[in-house]
Amino acid sequence: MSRQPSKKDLLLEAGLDIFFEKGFERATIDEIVDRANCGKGTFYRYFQSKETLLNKLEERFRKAIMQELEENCPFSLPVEEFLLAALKTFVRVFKVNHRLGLVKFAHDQQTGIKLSEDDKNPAGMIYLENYIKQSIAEKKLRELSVPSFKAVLFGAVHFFVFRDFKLGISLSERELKDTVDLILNGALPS
Amino acid sequence: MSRQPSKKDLLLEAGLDIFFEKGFERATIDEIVDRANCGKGTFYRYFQSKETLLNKLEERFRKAIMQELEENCPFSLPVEEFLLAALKTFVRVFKVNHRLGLVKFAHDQQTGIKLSEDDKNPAGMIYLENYIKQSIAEKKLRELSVPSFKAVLFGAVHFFVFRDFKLGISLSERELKDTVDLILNGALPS
Amino acid sequence: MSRQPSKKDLLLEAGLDIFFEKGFERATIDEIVDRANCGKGTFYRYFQSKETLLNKLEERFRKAIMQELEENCPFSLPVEEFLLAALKTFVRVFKVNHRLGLVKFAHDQQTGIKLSEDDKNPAGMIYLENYIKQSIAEKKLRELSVPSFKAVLFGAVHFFVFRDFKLGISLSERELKDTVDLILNGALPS
Amino acid sequence: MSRQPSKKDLLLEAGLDIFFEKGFERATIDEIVDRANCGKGTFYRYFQSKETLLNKLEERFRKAIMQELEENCPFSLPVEEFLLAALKTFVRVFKVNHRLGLVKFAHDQQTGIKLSEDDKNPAGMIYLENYIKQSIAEKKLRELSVPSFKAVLFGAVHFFVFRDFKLGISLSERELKDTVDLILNGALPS
DNA sequence: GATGAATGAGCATTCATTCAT
DNA sequence: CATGAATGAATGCTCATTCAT
Repeated sequence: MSRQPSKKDLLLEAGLDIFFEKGFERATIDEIVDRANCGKGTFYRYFQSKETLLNKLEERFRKAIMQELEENCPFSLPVEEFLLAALKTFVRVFKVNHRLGLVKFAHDQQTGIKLSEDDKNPAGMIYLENYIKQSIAEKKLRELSVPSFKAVLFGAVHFFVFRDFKLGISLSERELKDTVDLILNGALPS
Repeated sequence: MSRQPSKKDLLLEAGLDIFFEKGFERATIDEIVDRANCGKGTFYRYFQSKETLLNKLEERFRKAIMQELEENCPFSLPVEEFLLAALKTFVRVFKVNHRLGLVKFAHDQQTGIKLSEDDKNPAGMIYLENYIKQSIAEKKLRELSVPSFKAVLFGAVHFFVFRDFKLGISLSERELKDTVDLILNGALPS
Repeated sequence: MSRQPSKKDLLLEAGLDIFFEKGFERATIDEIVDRANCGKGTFYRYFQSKETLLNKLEERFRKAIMQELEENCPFSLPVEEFLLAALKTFVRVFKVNHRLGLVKFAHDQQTGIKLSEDDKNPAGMIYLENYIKQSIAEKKLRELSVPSFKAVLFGAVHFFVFRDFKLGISLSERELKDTVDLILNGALPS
Repeated sequence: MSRQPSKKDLLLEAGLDIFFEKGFERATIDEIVDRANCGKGTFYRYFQSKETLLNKLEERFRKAIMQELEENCPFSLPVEEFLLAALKTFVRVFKVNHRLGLVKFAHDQQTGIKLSEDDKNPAGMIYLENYIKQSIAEKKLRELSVPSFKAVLFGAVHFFVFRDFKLGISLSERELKDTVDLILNGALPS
């Protein structure tokens, strides 16, 4: 009953793998089609260019992260639980997909691509921003400048994702808890 | 009295510029030597390869950041002042040098270069870690897992540097203060 | 009552159009089948290869020109009228079909295809040659070498066809008359 | 003492050969550089693209033909001698260079390149046109429309060049004389 | 030291043709 | 009959690197 993956999907997967392993520039179409077990012509049947493949991958990523956030982090949760869930979700999704995120990031870097509105509000950032604003309005969070909240939250996520990726050290429950504790209650001894 | 910059220095500067503008892969030796106003042979007199140039640039960056930290963030400062100074210093140095940092980061990505010990402890990270450990020992900071501190601090730095770079929004004094306030005193209303 | 053109005819027409617009090499099967509104498989049902299509087109052209000549230029006409009619017919037929002629010419060029007997005696050339020989025998034309006659006659045709095609200037009645006058009576003042 | 031909010249010659043998589209850079005994990079050092090489070749051709005409066909010659010399010169130069002319012609065809002013007045055409106009003014030629003169003259040239190229039949002295005789005195028996 | 001509491996992309449905 | 997904050989072009002057 289970369909075989279409050539297009195989190419998408292979592209992600290879892009991640070697970066966009160093990834070759030859290698991608080899891994996807298809001919080079097939690649160009589905994607106009190497860049197109990257963009399609990004689209998928955007959708995935929003879906996860909505499922796991309802605004209705108490602050602490929301942050725990949000950090966890971001770290998990990014961990699964960071490969793409990093590839895209590096590529934008290199091509000097101008940011689209989508890029200015990277997947999930808006969701988090809305939560922060609402929570401040409801006095659940202190009235500090919003970017400060985003900085520590997103920053922490990236730190852990990056550490995982570069050093192979996963985020532990302890660290997750401590980080949320630190953000909510501060670093100073009470 | 002031010497003309040596060919080597011109190449180093040109390399940084072009690497940043187009990324490592897309930067061409031709463009670098053009901008440095010298012949292609000269490039290879001073640098074994394109990669060598990148590495030399990185070395310079490492030294710069350590020097800045030692000058501006003595451990003797009170916690709040230390954090303000540290965030400021990191943001400033990275802002000036992030170009290189980003290039290096993207390049490592692409080449799958294994992390050296230096990379595992990126410039300044160790300095900050030592401060945190010492401060915890002195009861100036709460006894939370060290990575949590590093995550919010480094994370915030990267968030602001990145925002500056991508969106052209500088870190304001207000945001800096709020961020340190948030980290020290927590996000929850007292 | 009028049948829809068959797929084969649609392909023939589409091929002529595209060959003419972009040349044989640059014409793609994809574009041809698109214009003919049919699938790529259908193309190969009717034509063994791209080259086959070109050859079929050429055959059609050969037949067209002979038919026109026989209809419009009976040997029985007086010399002047024959030449007027012949020049006119050639220019007209070539103008309508030169597209093909030029494509074929260019293609032969490129493939270094050896001339078939047909090519050595291009459509109509033989017809004209026979007329010249007969007219010389009948003393209606001076006894000069036959190629000289063919050169000025065919040459003039090509000049005008080419001018029409390249510069969009049509052959005027005046020019046609003058050309025949020049060929028959010479360029020198009497 | 004789200089070796420069790589650039070798490429120019090789390009002409291969373009001629196989046409522009079918000529490959690989083959050109092989024949010129140099690396592919060298090709691109001297020519931006395959098309550039073709254009450079054309430039050379233009210059060659004008120089030959000026040397061999002074306006001061008597009409008959001028025409003999002009036909001869054109046929010779084209014969030597027709390869290029044909290649260029076919290529323009295929790319639908718009005619530049140069193309509208192909090498030598203007020279001949000026001669005709002046001779008509001086009553040395009949007052017929100029294109008629150009048609028979240029047409004859192309006929003979083409015949030589396609069938390997050279223009004989007899044919040359007869052609000029025909053009000057007409085809009709006196 | 300094130069830049020469090189060729490497890569993205195209397109005629096949064949299973 | 008709289709169009799949293929891969072929090709233009790039660019890091070498080396003779």
